[in-house]
Amino acid sequence: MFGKFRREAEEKLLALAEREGILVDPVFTIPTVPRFGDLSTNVCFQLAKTLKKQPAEIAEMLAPKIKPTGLIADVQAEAGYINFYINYTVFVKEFLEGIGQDFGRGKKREKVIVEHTSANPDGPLHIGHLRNAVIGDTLARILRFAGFDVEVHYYLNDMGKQAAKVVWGRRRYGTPEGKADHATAKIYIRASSEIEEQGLDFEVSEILTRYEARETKAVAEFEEAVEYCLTGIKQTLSRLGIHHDKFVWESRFVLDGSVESVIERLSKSGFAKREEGALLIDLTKYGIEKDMVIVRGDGTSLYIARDLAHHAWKMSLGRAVNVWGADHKLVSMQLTAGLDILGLPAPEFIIHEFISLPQGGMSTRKGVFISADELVDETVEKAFEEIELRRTGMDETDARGIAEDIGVSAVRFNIVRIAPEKSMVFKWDEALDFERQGAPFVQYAFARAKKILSKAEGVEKATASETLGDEEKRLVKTLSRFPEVVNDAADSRKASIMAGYAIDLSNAFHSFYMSAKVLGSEKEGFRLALVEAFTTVQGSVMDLLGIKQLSEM
RNA sequence: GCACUCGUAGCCUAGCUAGGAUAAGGCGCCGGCCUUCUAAGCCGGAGACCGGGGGUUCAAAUCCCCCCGGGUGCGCCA
Repeated sequence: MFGKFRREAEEKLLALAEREGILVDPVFTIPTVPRFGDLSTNVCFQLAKTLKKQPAEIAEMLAPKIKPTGLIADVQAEAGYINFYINYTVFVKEFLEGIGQDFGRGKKREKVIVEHTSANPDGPLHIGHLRNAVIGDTLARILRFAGFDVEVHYYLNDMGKQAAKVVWGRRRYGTPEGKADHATAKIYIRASSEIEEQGLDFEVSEILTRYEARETKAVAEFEEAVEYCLTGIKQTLSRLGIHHDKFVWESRFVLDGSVESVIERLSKSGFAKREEGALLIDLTKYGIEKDMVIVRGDGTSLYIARDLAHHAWKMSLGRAVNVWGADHKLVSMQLTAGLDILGLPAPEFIIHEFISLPQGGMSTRKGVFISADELVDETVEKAFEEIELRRTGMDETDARGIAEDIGVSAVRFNIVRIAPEKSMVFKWDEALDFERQGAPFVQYAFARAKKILSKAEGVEKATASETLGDEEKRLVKTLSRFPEVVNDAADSRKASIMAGYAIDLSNAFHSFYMSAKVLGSEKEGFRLALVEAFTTVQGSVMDLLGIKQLSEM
């Protein structure tokens, strides 16, 4: 509905420009101050030069010539801007009559593969991996809602030194007790340090070579080790509402010969060169100084070669979006260049910066990290304490359940609200401080609305109201923006946009809620319809962010 | 050293792709609001030379150049 208002304003402006014989390329913005209307354009500034007049003068001349009809109540000139005001009487009726469960959902669009998480199976997800997973999952949800046919992949590096070290360690000390991924980390950490101390790298290489050669015993060992660790990782993801459609094993591309074929094609590309038996690809043409090494001196392939084969396959399925950590920036450029040489399209990359600890970076191998499980556990515990503080006498089982839903949501929200390109320093007191405008703020608005609906039995809803209060206008306007926000977030691949909108919408509802009573008021039916529209949109927003819906908290 | 990226009140962030109205929020601080749908809320206040310096423009947080600071990476690791 807001989009329609925008289109009406745009059409009127363009029609006027045509009548006046002037050229405009209108850009509309939503003013931060309500006084300046609901939509504003600065075309008069652009026209000032060609018309040789002051912007204010042009605005004064143009604004009165636009007849306010339809969703437009008024058009005003103000300091060189032309401001459009919504006709809320018309707007709200059309909006409330048109809204349904699918409000904001996009039409069917093409297939897109979203790859995220893809952590090595050598331990539990830490908070850095979690950032990747949450950004990726939220993006996948948004793209799906926007109409894309989304398939989510986890690329599993089962051919790396890390996996081999875990296999080596399992042979030597078996498997310790505890959650599978954490147990795997214990093996990995111990194995890493012993291998280094005793200089046993050759044993790891040998294990890896046997796996590449598909020796039955090695294959069984690798698969068992990887699957085992993965069960733990999947538990963590599942608790956060994150799931992958496919787990794509790196080894598969060696096995099916596609790595070999990619290497073959690249070696004949004219970008290839040999150095001491190794195969290097010169990427200076792509602005990358460093050669890309795809085959070692001993003839074995490197990670990037296998990832090229992986993407050659993936890009045949549809378009792709990869959520990768900042340590993979160079690889993403090499991959793009490599695929181009092969004549293939490249995936898009969402690169997120790292989360570090106050004392420095995290490392699974060194055992220096905060696991996602630990963060979720602590956050849920904090939520439980908050409930006990606020809701004395609540049944403990109920409180535990609500705390779980709040904690998990808070973890997701605190990650997704921050733009991926910002590096973060993790601090416990900040992570556990439920900021006023965080997930609980969003959940609380939803719970308040739900409570009203549950008490509204027998109340007739009304879609129309002659006059609206400021808070009602703000709520309607914010609600009506949802479809544009979905498109914005989907097209720009910015999940954080949805988080910002969740805050705006919750804020608008809380203000509305405090400004006037719904049940028993003179506008009961109308306000009830607004509340219901709010729960519809807020429900969708929460689904997109993976925030749990509570009817009580 | 080179490449990419970030730098907005004491702290955390939005705005930067498509330059325009007094730079928008939160935490913290100060002051109000619970006999009425849950105060994890609402309303108000103080607090910013948008890292620094140049440039382009009628107009720069936003575009360009240089510098400073944080992060990430830099051929046979993944």
